[in-house]
This record gives sequence, C-alpha cells and structure tokens, in this order.
Amino acid sequence: MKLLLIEDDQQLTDALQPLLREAGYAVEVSHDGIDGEFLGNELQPDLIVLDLGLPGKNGLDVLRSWRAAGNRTPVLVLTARDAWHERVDGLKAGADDYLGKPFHSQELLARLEAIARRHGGQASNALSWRGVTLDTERQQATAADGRTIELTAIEFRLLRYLMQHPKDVHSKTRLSEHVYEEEQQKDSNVIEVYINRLRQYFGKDFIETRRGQGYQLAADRQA
Amino acid sequence: MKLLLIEDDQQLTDALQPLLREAGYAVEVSHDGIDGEFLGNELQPDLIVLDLGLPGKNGLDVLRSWRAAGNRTPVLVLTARDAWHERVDGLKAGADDYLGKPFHSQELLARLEAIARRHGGQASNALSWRGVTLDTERQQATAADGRTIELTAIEFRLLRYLMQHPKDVHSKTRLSEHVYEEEQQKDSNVIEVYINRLRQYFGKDFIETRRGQGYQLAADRQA
DNA sequence: GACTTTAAGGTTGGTTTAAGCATGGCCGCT
DNA sequence: AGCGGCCATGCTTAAACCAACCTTAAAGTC
Repeated sequence: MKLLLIEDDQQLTDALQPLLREAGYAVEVSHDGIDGEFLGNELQPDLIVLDLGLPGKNGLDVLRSWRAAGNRTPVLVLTARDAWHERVDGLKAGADDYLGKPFHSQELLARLEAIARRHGGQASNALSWRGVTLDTERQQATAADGRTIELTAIEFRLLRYLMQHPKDVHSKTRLSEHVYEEEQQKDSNVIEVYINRLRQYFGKDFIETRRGQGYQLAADRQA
Repeated sequence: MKLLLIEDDQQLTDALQPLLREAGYAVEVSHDGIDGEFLGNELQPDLIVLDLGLPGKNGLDVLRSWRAAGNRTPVLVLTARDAWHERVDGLKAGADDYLGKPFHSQELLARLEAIARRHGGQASNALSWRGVTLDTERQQATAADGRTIELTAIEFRLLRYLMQHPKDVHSKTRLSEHVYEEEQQKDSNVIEVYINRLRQYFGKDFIETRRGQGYQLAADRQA
C-alpha cells in the first residue's frame, strides 16, 4: 500500500512515518502543496493523507485540482481541531474522510483502514523510497528511472530490510542477521558484495555507507 | 530528548537541571520570557517547561506567540499553587499540561513522560549544550547554526564524553582514557588534534582550555 | 546454469604522528 | 614594580599509516 503524506509540520511527519510504515504502508512524504499535488499524480499512491494548511498551495485547492483532472485516489483530510467548515469544504471538494488535529495516531490508522477497505483496495505489498519501489509479492523492484529489476533471494531480503527501516543505520552484522537465518562467519564480506550489487541497480548514492557503523538508505527528498 | 526549561528562579533551575539530565533530557535553560520565546523557536526542543511568572515577557504571552506562529512544541506550564484561573488560561493558550508550584520532582518527570508519549516522540537520545546537540543514536551532531555534522568514531566519543559532563574540567589523560579502550601512549597529541576538530565544527569558544589542567565546555549562557 | 560465497588487490578516509608555530606564565634582571 | 626573554604547554597543519570498504573475478553450491 503506497501512501502519500502531504503535511508541512516536520515534527508530525517524523512521528507519523515510522507508525505508518509499521502498519504496512510504503510512505512518501511531501512538505508543500505544489510538490504534493505533483506527487499525488505521479506516484499513483493508493492513499493520500492531506493537510489543509500547506505552504505553496492550499490543500483544498490541491484536492480540487486532482479531482478536476480525474484523479480519484482516496484522500483523508487533516484539519485544525475546530474548523468544522473546513471539513465540509473538504468533503465537498472530494475528500473521503477527515480528521481533526490533534488526533490519536490509532484513530488515523483506523480511518485509513476504513477508507482502504471501502475502496476495495487489496494490499499491493509495495515498499518505496526515493523513487525505488519494491514489490514484496513478486520479489522485483523498480528503479527510479523505471527499469524493473528481478531480484535474487538475498538481494531481495537485504533490500527489503533496508527499505522497511529507512533512515536507520544498520551494521553489517545486523544486516547479516536479518538476511540469513543463522549466524554468519564474521570475516565474510557477503554484505559488502550485495550492497555493491544494489548500488549497481539503483545508483551509487541510493545506499550510503557510514564508515565504522554500517549502511543507511540515502536521505529523503530534501526538495 | 531536548528540553527547554524557562524559569527565572535560579534556585529551582539549579535543582531541576541535574534531575532532568539524569532522566535523559538534554536541558537548555532560559531565565526570562524574551530569551525563552526565542529559544523555543530556535532550538526546536522536543518539550518545553514554561513558568508563567517571568521577567521580560509573561509566560502566557510567550505561549500564545508560539502557537500563533505555528510552533506546536509540547508545553508544560508551571503555575503558582492556587492560581487555577492561570491553568485554564494556560490550556486555552495551547499548553499540553500544567503543574502547580511547589511540586514533587517525580510528578514533574511523570507528566513530562506522559506528554512525550502522547506526542509520539520516541526519545532519540540526544545531548545538548549551548545550541549544539548530539544525537547519540546516529552519531551525528547539529551545530548552533543548524548545520548537521557526521562525526567519526573518535570525534563522537570525545564529544559525547564532554557533553555528558559539561562544566567539569577534563585532563587530556582522562579524555584519552574515555575515548580509547586501553591506555594510550602519553606523549601523543591526539586529543589536541581532535579538540581542534571539534572547535572547527562548533566554534572556537565551544571548548575552553584550562592551561595545565585540561579542557572544559564553555560556560552556559550567562545572559 | 543461476545464485551465492570467497578471495585478492585497489581505494578511500579515519587515525596517528610529527614538526613548526603560537601563546601563556614564570623568573630574573633592571 | 615593570620589562623581556625563556621554557612549557597548547595549536595547527600536513603527511604517513592503517583498517574499513569496494570491486572484480573466480570458485563453490544447489
């Protein structure tokens, strides 16, 4: 389930992202209206969470643009607590549900569930990060330039683990533990070899190395 | 967890600071409203403890200014014991919780815990001193001007030790012992070299040298 | 035959050493 | 006391060293 979160409050997105990932969504974030509108069309997410108070372009206008252009992606709108008129406007503009801030994260998850169910969307288990998407069903990935890449078992397990925990730094030992069932010889360089492969597929800077610490997916879009 | 404590009672801040540090918070202190308001925006703390009776600018006004400017940092308000109207005003102004003075330190800690939990903020073990913050999870620091700096292993261990014991003077020998596992040759100047590096990152006056004795983090803001 | 692992050499970048410069404080001299 | 030189301590820079990491190809495994 690819989810696009359009919200300018960095603190909120930081808090929400791990939660949503945990819940099985492949999360992409945008921090302003212009970029968000573009991504809402481009990424073809399964679900959009849209804040109304956005820099660049107002959330309501973004939503109207989508609907006018025929984009029917389910949208959950976030509004200020007591701005009930915003909610009405939102629903009129084509939102599927709304939620007042501040909210309990559990409630957000529940409503997302409900929307997804209502739209009969079957979970197309996909992870995504910086344009790279990973179809965990088919064990295949799509690079940022659109090439699709068939992954071998170990390539896949390594990439999946990295993409399930983006932003974290993973030591080679940890990666090893997650890619293999049992303990691995310590003096092996398998992980290095496979990191090298993934870099060949997805670009040298997709995975960064933190010398002495481990590896980490490259930082999120800082546009 | 970076915590900003805005309280003019010197005695109280002196008592609270070690306690809060002990509990894992990176504490910054301000003693008046003007400065406090500025820091609340600038430092981007995870949590603010705000006294209402402040010189410079009233605590309530400070809080209102933040909220009006879109700053949603969780705030716990300290009020005089029986001034219940202040509490109501505080909550209206956007506080997350309040506590009447005098209070038991344990209760303060408990409430801070609760607020932090409510805001989904997971403690990203951070130390902070004079605008410099150190993320001990990621081994990276943020300078006072906002630059983030990836630290190497030894830079990190040295800086962490200094920031864990601010105000103390540390001999080069002691620093050496804490940065390295085993004893180090005595005639090496590694520590000097790394102190020099840290000064380049965080400003020349971030670390002071006590000739013949050792090094020490610069005194806290004496504004 | 496709995938995985090992191995060997090359490369990078963190760490340490070392040498020369700067500075502070002590001491003796006037 | 005030001045100036001298030594010890600290600062800075560059280069040498070394471990971590990268890359490639060949060997191993199913």
